[in-house]
Amino acid sequence: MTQEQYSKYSFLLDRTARKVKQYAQQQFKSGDFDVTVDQWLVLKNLSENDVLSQTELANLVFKDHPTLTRIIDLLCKKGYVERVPHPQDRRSFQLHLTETGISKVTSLRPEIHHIREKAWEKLSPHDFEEFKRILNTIYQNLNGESLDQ
Amino acid sequence: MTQEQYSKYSFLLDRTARKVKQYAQQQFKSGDFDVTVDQWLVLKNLSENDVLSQTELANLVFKDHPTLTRIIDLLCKKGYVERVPHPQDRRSFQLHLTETGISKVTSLRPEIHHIREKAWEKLSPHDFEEFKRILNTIYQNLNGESLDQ
DNA sequence: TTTATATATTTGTCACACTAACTATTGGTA
DNA sequence: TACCAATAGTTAGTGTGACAAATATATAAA
Repeated sequence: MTQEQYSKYSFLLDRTARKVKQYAQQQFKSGDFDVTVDQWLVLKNLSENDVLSQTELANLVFKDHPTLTRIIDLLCKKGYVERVPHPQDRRSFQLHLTETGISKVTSLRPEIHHIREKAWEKLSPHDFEEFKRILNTIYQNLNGESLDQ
Repeated sequence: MTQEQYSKYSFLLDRTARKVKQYAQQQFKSGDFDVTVDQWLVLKNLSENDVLSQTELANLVFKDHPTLTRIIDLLCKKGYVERVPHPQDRRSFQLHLTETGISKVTSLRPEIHHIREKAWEKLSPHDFEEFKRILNTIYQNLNGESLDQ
């Protein structure tokens, strides 16, 4: 394999990741989901963890703090999330879903699973496992010291 | 395989694509390359095609037209690319690298191949082929009618 | 020739990624 | 007590991505 070919993966990876996000976003839009793909990821993680600080949530979804601040801002504006001051630590917030947020997650979850499946037509469960293995290996190769997940 | 597991790929794909871009961008920065990862992709494609219109280039790099307009703006400001009015069609430009742009590509190309290889530690040539196959299949599954590449 | 349609590019808006710098607060230590 | 490093979160600046709409020009149809 030549050097030249080795560089191709980054192009295909970026192109496919963008397509996956774009496809999902279009489906979200045509279904009037009222959230973006990234906002959904945050809502989903909040629904699976009763209370989280922004730092804990940032580590779960692998987004940086400024990005998460803005996503939380938007989700608060939409009424799906609330920032509650931490009782002991005045620097931090406890994030939790509102009632509206909980029912939003409940109603969207099955629809989103359906959207996500579309990408796997013509691919096998074995492909799925190999794909996850390779993605995780690449991630760890580039992630310096911390070999999380 | 449950529905839940099937949704995981989109998270891993997005996370890994961001890591790949972030890692490359850090290396670009510490090497004072003076371009971003996306700007490099554009320069590279221009270097492999003598003259291109913005539309032709956009199709090559799979970026939409507004995004490409802005990247070209930046590359022109940096002196790597020139927009030359098309002799017959006054709507379009012929893009080409300047002398500075050509030498920039020549000097960066080997360094960037080196950076790109890092992701493939602990992975085999077979993994590489499987990875490309799966990425392309996903892309085509979500790409509606046009099954390019 | 006039009209309609298609093409090439730009502009504007919103969302996200990354960096750096900043505020406020906490907790340890001298 | 006073200091100082670490932590939680925000703000600002730049680049990119998606989408819609606008502008200018070209080309085909009536």
